Formats: sequence, C-alpha cells, structure tokens
Amino acid sequence: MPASRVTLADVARRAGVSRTTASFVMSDRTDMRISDEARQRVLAVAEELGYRPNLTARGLRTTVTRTIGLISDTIATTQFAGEVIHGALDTALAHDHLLFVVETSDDPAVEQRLIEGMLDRQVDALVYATMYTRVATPPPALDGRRVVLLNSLDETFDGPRVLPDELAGGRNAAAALVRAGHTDGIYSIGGRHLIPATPDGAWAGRLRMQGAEEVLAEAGLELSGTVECAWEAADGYAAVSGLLETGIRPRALICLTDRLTLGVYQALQQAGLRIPEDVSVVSFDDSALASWLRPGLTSVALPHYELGKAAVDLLLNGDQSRAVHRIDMPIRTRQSVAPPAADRS
Amino acid sequence: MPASRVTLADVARRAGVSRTTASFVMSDRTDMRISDEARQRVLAVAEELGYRPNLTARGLRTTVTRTIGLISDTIATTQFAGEVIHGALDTALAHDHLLFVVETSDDPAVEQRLIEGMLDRQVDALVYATMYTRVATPPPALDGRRVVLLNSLDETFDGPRVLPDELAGGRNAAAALVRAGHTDGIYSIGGRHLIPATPDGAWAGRLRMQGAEEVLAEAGLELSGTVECAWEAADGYAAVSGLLETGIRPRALICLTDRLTLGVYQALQQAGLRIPEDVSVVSFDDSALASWLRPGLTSVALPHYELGKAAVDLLLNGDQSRAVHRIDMPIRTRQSVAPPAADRS
DNA sequence: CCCCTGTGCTAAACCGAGTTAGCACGGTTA
DNA sequence: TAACCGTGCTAACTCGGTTTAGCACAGGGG
Repeated sequence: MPASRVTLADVARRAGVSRTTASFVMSDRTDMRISDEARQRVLAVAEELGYRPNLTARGLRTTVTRTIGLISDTIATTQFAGEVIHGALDTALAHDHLLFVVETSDDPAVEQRLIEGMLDRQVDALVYATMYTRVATPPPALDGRRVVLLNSLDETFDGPRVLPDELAGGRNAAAALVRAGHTDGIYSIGGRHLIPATPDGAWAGRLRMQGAEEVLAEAGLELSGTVECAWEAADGYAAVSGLLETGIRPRALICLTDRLTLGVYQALQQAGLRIPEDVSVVSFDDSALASWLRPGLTSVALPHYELGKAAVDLLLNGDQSRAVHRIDMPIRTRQSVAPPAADRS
Repeated sequence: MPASRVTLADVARRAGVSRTTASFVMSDRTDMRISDEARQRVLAVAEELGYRPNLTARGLRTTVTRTIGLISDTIATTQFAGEVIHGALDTALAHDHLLFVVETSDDPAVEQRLIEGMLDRQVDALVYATMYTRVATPPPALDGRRVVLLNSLDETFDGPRVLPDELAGGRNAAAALVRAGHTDGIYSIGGRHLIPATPDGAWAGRLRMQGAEEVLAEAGLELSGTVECAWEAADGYAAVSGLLETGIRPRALICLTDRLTLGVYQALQQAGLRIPEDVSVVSFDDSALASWLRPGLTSVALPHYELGKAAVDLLLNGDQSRAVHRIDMPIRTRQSVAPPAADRS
C-alpha cells in the first residue's frame, strides 16, 4: 500500500522545528544559520522516516523538475534510438534526472502535442533528436528553451549540436584496410548514396567517402572503383554480383552500411569467395548484424550511446554555446579484414 | 523566449470571474452551476490567451499527473524495447499521458533509484517490463501501486500481465508449412532452447514447439527431427551444416529465431540448396533481419508494439484484475515458404 | 411579510515544498 | 544602561491549480 508519503511537515514536527528550518537543513543551505544540533536532529528524523521530497511540489515552487524531454522522430524502426535513449538515460540518472521519451513519427501535429505535454509538465530542457543525420529544425514551441540538437544539420540553430564524426569514421574504415596491407583492388560499395531521393548523396555518405579517400591518398593509394547504390541489403547483393560478373575480383570492400554488407556477404559467398582470405570487408554502423554475420564484420560504429550521453551532458552542464560536438566513430574489429593473399598480388 | 505562462488567474481576471469559476469551467465540471454566458466568456479568454493548465500544479493538488513510468531491464541491445516503447507511447498519447522511460540494466540498486525517482515525480502507474519473457518480480517499492507486468512469468503477482501468445505463434508457424503442402522432412532448428543455462528449455521455446507439434499432429504429421541448440546465428549455421553432413535433406525448417535463421540461410546456400524451392523456412521474431534476408523470411512476429499498447491500455482503463493477457503473434509472410517440389516426394 | 428554494457565484483553505522578512535572545560595547 | 550585533530560529507568503463551504439574490408560496 502506498502509505501516504512522509512530508517535510512530518519531519519538522517530529524533530521539533519549523518547516522552514527543516527545509533549510534538507536543501543543505548555508546562508541560513542552523545550530548543528538542530541540523542533526532533522537529518536523523528524515532518515528514520524515510523522507523523500515531493518533486512535484518542489517543481511548482522552483520551476525546476529535474526532468528532461527526449524528442525523437522515430524510436522503433532502428536500433538507433534504443542506444540514444540508453546513453541519455544513464547520463540523466547520474545527475538525478529522469527522461520523458517521446516520438513524433515526423508528424508536426503530433510533435506539437508532445512538446506541449512536456512543457505542461515543466521539463527543464530538451534533446531534439532525429534517427539519422539530416536538417531538422525544432518548432517555434521550443524557442527560448534549453535545447540540444542531436543528429541535425540545421545551421541556423542557436545552441549546441551533437553529430557523429563521419569524416573520422570514413578515415577509420580505410585505415583498417591500409593497416592490413591492402594496396589495390579496393572498392566502395554504396558510395555517397547517390540515389534519386538524395541526388547529391547523403551527408554521411559524402563524409565517409571523403575520409576514406583522404586516408588512401595519404598512403599513396586510391579506390579502384565505387559502386553507387542505395544502402539496403538487396543493393549490396546486386552491386557485388554485378562487379563479379564483369570479371572484377576485388580484394577489399568498403561497404557503407551493415545492411548493405549482408547482401555483399551473400554475393561473395555465393561466388565462392572467402572472407577475409579472398576479400576483406569493412562496414559502417556496428549494428547487431555485424556480430551475427559469419565471419564477424569489422564495422565503424555509429556512436549512438555517446550521442545521447553527450546531448544530456551538454544540457545538464548548462552549455548554451553554439557549437557542433562531433562524436568519435570507433572501429569495432572482428574477423572480416585480413592482409591480402600473397599469391594474388 | 518562454514568455511567462498564462495562468488560470490570468484567465479569470480577464474574463471577470473568480479563479474558482474559471477552474470549474476549464475542467468541465457540471456539479457546479455556471451560467452559459460566464462559461463562454471563460472559454473564449482561455482560447485567446492560449491558456494551458500547469500539470505540475494540478498534480500537487490532485496527485494525478497523467504520467506513466515504463521500467525495462534493457532498452538498447534489442529491437524489443524500441517497439514496446513505441506502442506504449502511442497509447499513452492517445489518452493525453506521457511516459517516463527507464532502464535498470537488471541492477536492483539502479532499479530502486529509478523507481524512487518516478514516485517522487508522482507517476500514476507503471509498466514493469523485461526484454524477453522470464520470471521478473517487481520490487517492494511498487507494492500497492498500479502496475502491469509485461513479459513476466511471475505467477505470484497480484495484477494484470501481458505476454506474447507463444503457443499460438508456434501453431501459426507450423500451419504455414502445412498450408503450403509440406508433409515430411520437417525439422526444427533450435528446439526448446535446451542449453546449459536453460536446461528445461526456454518458456518461449517450449510453447512454440508445443504449438507447432499440435498443428502437425492435427494434420496427421510429425517432425522428422529437432536440432536442439542455442538461438544465435552461429548455432543455426552449425545445426544445419551438421544435418546436411549426415546426408539428411530437409524440406522445411522451423527455426526458432531470426538470428538463428541467418546462420541457417548461410548453411543452406553454401550447400547449394535454394530457398524456398528446395527448402522452406519459417522463423520467429519478425525482426528487421527477416526483411533484409534474401529471400525475404516468413516469420512469426513477436508483438512488441502490441504488448506495449496492451500494457498501457490496461493501466489507463484501471484494470487491476489478476489476468494474463496473451497477445497474438501473427505470421508475416514473405518468400521463404513454398510448396514442396514434386520431383522429390 | 416571512420563509424557502434554487441559481450563480466567490472566499478561503489546501496540496508540499521553497523563500522572505523579521523576531527573540544573549552577549558585547560605548 | 542603552545601543548594537550576531545567532538561531519561525511566521507568513508563494507557486498554480482544485475543492469546500457558504453567501447574495431572485422568485414563489403561505
């Protein structure tokens, strides 16, 4: 039974002091003179009764609720949001905050309702997140609030933003191949994501490719080719099948997502090519899939957890500066990369 | 700028009535006599000023916050929690509620802190969820609260529980094969999950197998064999490779998870067997993987969204009866099931 | 003319904290 | 001996709503 909660008044009464005194003791304020004896008495009683301040009441008076809103366009579809929530949650908890988690499904009316709902509950600050990196502008309802943008390219936003460091990620992918000794027959599968929906390529795609090409150039190398295609499993299968049919025998592949790589694996294995003995494969995302594949897929991680963590950290540290925080994309090494076979040089 | 909010007092003043009257109008209470004229005036002013009640203040007085807590053991690792959150969120929103989402990482100390945090914020009710079905008992801190258990087998719990209907799911899987005309060479890969950690099998495994065997028996059929193994990708690969090496040529496989099936696909394709022409495959989970695989995998869905939805529905309908609500596990038909080839009967 | 009933409204208390203003007391100094 | 100061505390107000108790007035009946 939720036996009616112990209030500050209960504590004060039992300790023989006024509510005011009890309040000052509990909030540890030193600008008011309280005898050490009274302080100890209040603390002892609070402990004994298991007093916990009612944050709703406190919130009403102080307008701070120790609560943060996390607005996302999508939660379910991808593993993305799960990790972001996880990172945000852990960080919030470390600072004694809780999270309202909310999903707009990219519907402005829903978004409006959800934001109103959070403001009605007096959230202290908000993370405005999107599932994948794109230009996402927070609605006017958030103007003047403490907000951090997660995964948004909105340059006009006047506050901190958190983004994955895709350029460095691209460099990490190529560096793994260079380190293994690859010098030629390196192909990119997926490329910049030059499909009708994104004719100029996806932001992530452009930066990943740029990073990869930088590293190759620094080693005096270059890509033998790029298959531009969409980033789904079927596209990876088609891309590599096509490559093999033209007689090309790649020695290393930079695939732009793990999903894509699922198809790539199927195409390579169907053609009797062994990973990594015949062909090395690096990918991006480090999704659960990367560890399920055989051999385990070496993949550059999208730092979802760290993105969520960084966003909440910025909010709780009160950082309102207009800066872009790029989060490292570390490579998770598994078994899909090996030195090129000597007999085929 | 968050221009200081419009309060009920503002509305009352402008409408020329007392706060009491304004309050009664806004909360649409009929037990107090308000002239239609006054009512209209208040409503018009509220609309004009864009009045929104401060739910913190209301919560303090009424102890209802229109806020629900969702406690989960894990969020990030699986797609599970994402869908559960999604379903819970949608349903909460439909009833003008918001969700605190929280993850315990199965650490009782963390769980305790999180529950205290939610109670300090006066949540109205809570969903106590686990990532996969197991005996999970809510801690004493939740005694006497409105709680729904999601995915827990705790028989001692005195309230509603929500579970996937695994027995019906097992029936659905087998029925798909029977419907396609399969009569023999049907094997189960994964079985009851009889591994050292779960020597009696997993709850889901037992029910899925029972359901499948029921349906086969009703059609006068039976399994040609079961490979008991763990439910990861590598196990699926090993299981089917092993089967094929003994000279067995299965005609249909019931695989107990999509992950497992990923390995199964690799083993079959490596052996030159075509799906579904040579071997039909049904699976469980309907994860994203099922749609990524080639050919698309027919899979019995774990109804995560519906579980979350049902749990919140029960909470908001005030249902406190001690009942187990089994949620349907519908089969998602793709391309991995076909009639058995005639030439091999 | 008084009493009664119904209508329409409001004053004031309340929820549980935080915060401001100031009081009582003892000791020190002029 | 009064003025002054520091110490230790509390009364009362505040936040923005909900809720209880009851007041003022009009109209009808006896």
